[in-house]
Amino acid sequence: MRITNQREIILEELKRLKTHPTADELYEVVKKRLPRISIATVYRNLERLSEAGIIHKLEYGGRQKRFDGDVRPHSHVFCIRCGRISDVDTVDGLDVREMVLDSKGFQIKEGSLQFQGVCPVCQKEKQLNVN
Amino acid sequence: MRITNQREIILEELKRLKTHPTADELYEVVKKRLPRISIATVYRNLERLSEAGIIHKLEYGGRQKRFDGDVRPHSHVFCIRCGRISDVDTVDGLDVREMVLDSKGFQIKEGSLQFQGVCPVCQKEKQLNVN
DNA sequence: TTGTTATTTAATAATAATTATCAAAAAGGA
DNA sequence: TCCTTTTTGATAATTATTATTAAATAACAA
Repeated sequence: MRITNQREIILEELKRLKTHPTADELYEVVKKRLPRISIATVYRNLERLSEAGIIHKLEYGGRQKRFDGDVRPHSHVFCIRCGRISDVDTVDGLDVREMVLDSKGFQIKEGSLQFQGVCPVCQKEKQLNVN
Repeated sequence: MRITNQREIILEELKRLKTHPTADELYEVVKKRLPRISIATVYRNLERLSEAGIIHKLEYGGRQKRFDGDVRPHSHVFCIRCGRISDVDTVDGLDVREMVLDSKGFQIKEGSLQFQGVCPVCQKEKQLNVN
């Protein structure tokens, strides 16, 4: 895979953000450095980079996919209201693959803990609506 | 929520299937019993039923959402090739929420183990492609 | 039962996110 | 330099899902 300017900056900005952005959120950020970049380039490169294992594509709740520049094994929560994703700190030295008794014939590559909940922003919104 | 014939049969068939079907897969099955049902009815009811907590909407890999008639806490694997989902048997008495050290302000509702891998069907296809 | 009202349905249009297409531009060599 | 391959930007196409709406159905009071 060739290291183009677009590719490099997409990766750089994704790694810098800790927000697990969607493709269009990342597009908005990258556009500040490359004003002429196309959204298709962002999609295309996020796909290539995740195929190569350089980044992770996250496909939890919400309609849009999100991306993570941190490929070390770790857990996520996603907000059932807005789809926002955050890292979650869990107990150390956890290899969830050891907890499998029967994988039903699947060849397991990766495993993680996954949580669903309500993010701080949506918690506040809920309170406001009640008043 | 009213118990209409369509709603009842959608739920019945989903509970019967252990394949975590997509909306259109379930539509094909339900159509055998209700030949005049609309795909929109299937989508609408799957949404209503999952809002009510009667079924679960699964949003792992792949572009399509999948549905599960079994709402008891359990783990899933999904196939990174085809998106197929299967239940995974894991060690008993596991409450993954106890493993959280810092939820980053999220109010956690549910947690589960999630695995990614290659399903038996895709494993075979891979072997064939090599020959 | 009949009439009234609210809910649900089927059909289909609309939307939103993503993917495909393709000519032009850029990147690597030979 | 020239040639070949890859990538890009612009935009069309696709796909899954959601919204709309008139008609059908259900619930229930009179």
